[in-house]
Amino acid sequence: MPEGHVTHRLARELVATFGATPLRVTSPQGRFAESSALLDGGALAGADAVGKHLLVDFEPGTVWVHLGLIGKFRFSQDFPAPNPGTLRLRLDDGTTAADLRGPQWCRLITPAERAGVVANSGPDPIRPDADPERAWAKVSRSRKPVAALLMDQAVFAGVGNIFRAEVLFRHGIDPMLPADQLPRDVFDAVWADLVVLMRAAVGAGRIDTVADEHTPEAMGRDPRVDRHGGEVYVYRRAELPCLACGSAVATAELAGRHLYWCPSCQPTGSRGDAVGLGFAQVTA
DNA sequence: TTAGCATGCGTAC
DNA sequence: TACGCCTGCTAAT
Repeated sequence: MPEGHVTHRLARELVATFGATPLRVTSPQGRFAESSALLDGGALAGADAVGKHLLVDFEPGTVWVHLGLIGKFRFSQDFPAPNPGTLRLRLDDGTTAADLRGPQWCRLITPAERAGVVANSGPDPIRPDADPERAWAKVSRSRKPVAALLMDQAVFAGVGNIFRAEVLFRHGIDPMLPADQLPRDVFDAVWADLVVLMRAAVGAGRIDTVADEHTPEAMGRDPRVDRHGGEVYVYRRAELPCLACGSAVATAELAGRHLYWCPSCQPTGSRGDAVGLGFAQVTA
């Protein structure tokens, strides 16, 4: 489940769980064994997230984790560890264990390399220090579809396929609209909305994007139609009726990833300043 | 039991 | 643009 809210939540949970307690650091699978041996017995110096990058700091260096599409980092009380053959990294204090499986990257890096990871990332709406002007500079100069820019981690760090689909829907924006045609005030509303949606997801541990009038309770419909834990408008709802207008949700592929949108709420050419659900006035 | 797919990204053509 | 890579859940057999 790796969009930006997951990495931020993990950083928070690692610190809350382990604090300054000495940890056993192992790599039952063996693929991180050399590095884990260097960290074994040490305590966390901290943990932070920048977009989809999770940075777990120890004195000797930082464990740089990227979950990719299928990676998971889970807490448990299971001793010994189940399925050790897939367990890349385990941090444990003897009571609780944090288990990393299937990450795209898990590397021990130096402070200089850590700084590079942070510097190379685009602004992350979850972080208080994010500068949306950096995103606007790229959006306003690109002719690529706005949906492509939203998945570009150098532009909107931490945004993945779910937040992309949902924020475009909430603002009535055509996913294929050339980014340089997005009005400045709509960009501002999109950024502010990402701040709200993504930070809420960090706290909730799931992505919810529907307004009060579109919740299962308000509409008298079955919850969790998307089976992803959160209530969403269009993500993975192809062919199902749009929660706002009833039209069939459309899907297409863009750069190898599925795109979902409502052709009625987000008509071709829509810049999000005339149609949509009125989320343009979102306040951060 | 198996196949297909997934909230991602790097590299090669 | 296509493919490989990590694992686990779900749907199809």
